[in-house]
Amino acid sequence: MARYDKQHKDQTRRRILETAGRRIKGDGVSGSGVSTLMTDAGLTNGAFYAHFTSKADLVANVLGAQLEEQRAAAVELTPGSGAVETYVRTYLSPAHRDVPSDGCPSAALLDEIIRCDDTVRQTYTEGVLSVVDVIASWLGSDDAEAARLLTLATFAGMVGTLQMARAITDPVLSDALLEQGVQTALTQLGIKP
Amino acid sequence: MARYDKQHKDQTRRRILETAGRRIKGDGVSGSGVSTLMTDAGLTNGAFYAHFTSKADLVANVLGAQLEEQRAAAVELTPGSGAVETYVRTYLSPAHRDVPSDGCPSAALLDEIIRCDDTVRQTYTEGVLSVVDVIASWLGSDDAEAARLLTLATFAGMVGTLQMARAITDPVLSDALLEQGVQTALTQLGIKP
DNA sequence: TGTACATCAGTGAACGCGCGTTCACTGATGTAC
DNA sequence: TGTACATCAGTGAACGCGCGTTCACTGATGTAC
Repeated sequence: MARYDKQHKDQTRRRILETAGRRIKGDGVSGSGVSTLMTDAGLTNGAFYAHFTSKADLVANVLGAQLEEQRAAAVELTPGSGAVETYVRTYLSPAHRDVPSDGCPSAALLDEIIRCDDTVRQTYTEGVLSVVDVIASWLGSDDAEAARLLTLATFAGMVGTLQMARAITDPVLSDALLEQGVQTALTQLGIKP
Repeated sequence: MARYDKQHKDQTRRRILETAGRRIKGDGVSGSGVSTLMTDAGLTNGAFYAHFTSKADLVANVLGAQLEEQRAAAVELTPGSGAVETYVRTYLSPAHRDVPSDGCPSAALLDEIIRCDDTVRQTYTEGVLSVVDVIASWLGSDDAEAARLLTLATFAGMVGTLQMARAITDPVLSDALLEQGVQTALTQLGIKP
């Protein structure tokens, strides 16, 4: 029946999602054209619409994939307050700051997401909450609702801090900001650094 | 000599900066074309280059003007911890969340700024620090350097929180996030809500 | 086993459109006499 | 005071370009006989 392995097209799709994820986080949604995106993935522009119905459809899928990857990476950590500290220090590190294309999709794209339609924002909402819930579970709180809210607020603060550290041109101040952000986030979550 | 009042061109320039500020904060830099921007300001596209050398030049000037406006608004508040609380509550309010075009340029544009060239980022850095220094001065700390850093980190956290509140599709959670953000920010700055 | 065929992932040229930018010009205005 | 002039802020058409999207097609492949 099928000319290629049944997994062949799925693999191509995953490859597009992965390379598009890096490009979009690096250059932004509007800085990433469909044609060059496909060239990055080793294909030609025309093949795009065999995989996605539109660029907006790609963006929603990229966001979902990125957030799922972020969630899966968090799940890998051993639960407990040690995981929280590791997560926060890794997130607010110079290494993460310096390579947005390999980093957190929220930090790279949050204010472009705000201007997207409800479908994209819905995908984002579910994805970011699934990441937040993993972190919240490490806190060992009785009140899951409160833990989720506290973690969401802390995570949002970390996103803003990373963005600010990327934006300002003074490298010394940027490093100090990250360190201050670590202290702030850990204190907020009730962890003594 | 001059055909018009010497202030005439300056007034037009200010009008472009103001209308462009609202549009860019609402639709983003790449979502705001030069032609429609000029139409918004009641002019035609060609006049743009009598006022700015390029779109990037406009963006840098818009950012400078927006941040100066934000600084001037902060200076209007009566110094003290009451000013801090007023500032934080106003910043993290549903009203601010719901109208990005009238709001904080950092929250609207921070991750587009990250992708801009050094000139724009330098303008941004100076502008945001001038806002932060006004807020830091309200804290009455002995150590100005530490107060600046603490305030910058708190401000960055507020920016991220506002962005997150704008992005998520659940209005109840969004409201709760803003409220949580207020508590967090005030605690961080050593103020009892 | 070897060959003819049907499938369909991917090709690449083309589309209309809006982008940022340029430029020859217009026409309202303040000044000079 | 009235008129001719010089200035220059603003006009609007045009430019090349890359965007997102469409579509007739190609050609590598698994299947059928």
